[in-house]
Amino acid sequence: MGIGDLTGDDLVKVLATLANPHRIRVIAVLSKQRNYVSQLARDLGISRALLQVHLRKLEAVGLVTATLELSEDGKAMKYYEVAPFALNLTPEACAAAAETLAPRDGDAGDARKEPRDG
Amino acid sequence: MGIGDLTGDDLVKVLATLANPHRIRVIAVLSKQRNYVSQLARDLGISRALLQVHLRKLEAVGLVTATLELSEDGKAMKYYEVAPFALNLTPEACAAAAETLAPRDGDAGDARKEPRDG
DNA sequence: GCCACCCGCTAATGTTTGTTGGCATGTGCA
DNA sequence: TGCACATGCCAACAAACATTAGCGGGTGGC
Repeated sequence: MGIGDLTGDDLVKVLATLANPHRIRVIAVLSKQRNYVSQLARDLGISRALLQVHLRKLEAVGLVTATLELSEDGKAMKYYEVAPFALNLTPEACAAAAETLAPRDGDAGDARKEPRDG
Repeated sequence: MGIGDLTGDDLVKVLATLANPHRIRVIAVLSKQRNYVSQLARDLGISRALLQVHLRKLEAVGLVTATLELSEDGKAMKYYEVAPFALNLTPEACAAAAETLAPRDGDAGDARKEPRDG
């Protein structure tokens, strides 16, 4: 996944998702070794409920992928792994992303009469 | 500014700051032309109060810089411009950043006894 | 004096996010 | 049957964020 593949709004979502210490740690751990939820929670020292929330957000923006597998003893294990991504974040990339941002609510798309401040 | 120059916590702050449509637009506009607050607010079609909040956050993490200048007719103008930055965001970069993240509150730094869930 | 332009601040709002605790499901094994 | 392990979901709270409205200050020019 490159930065050019994303719309401005998608980029904002991805950045918001990465802007969290827990989720950075999840990416860090998973980038070395795929893992399943409960084990990952133990490794990170956080509760499963909390981890699941973060994993769901990471998955929602495509930064990780999930695979449901059955272990040898028949237990259902949900394995996560990182999706390869490389976002080269520069001012120019932001300018390009801004082009594909959804217009603000109430934006008429015409710059002639801007709202007055004060 | 490269991604290696930042601690994990700083990176999180930078990402959180970029994860906003208004601030992406500010970066986009400023990357083409430095500008002062009131004019920038008109260009973007948002209120000055709102813009100032976002500019302050961008400045706080070093993505933009401010310069106070006097116009020809003696008015104080606060000009902003983007700081050059290039953050190459990859799983490996996240792994490196995670190493320099501040430990969670209550983390004893010992993995022997993890909190039990459920 | 009054108006237009520039700058800043704060209090109050509504919305989103992070986190916890509890409960329900399923498996295999002693 | 009861335990340990795996999964999921939901209600509730606190904290952080985005936004508005209104106040203050300054300059120069008619």
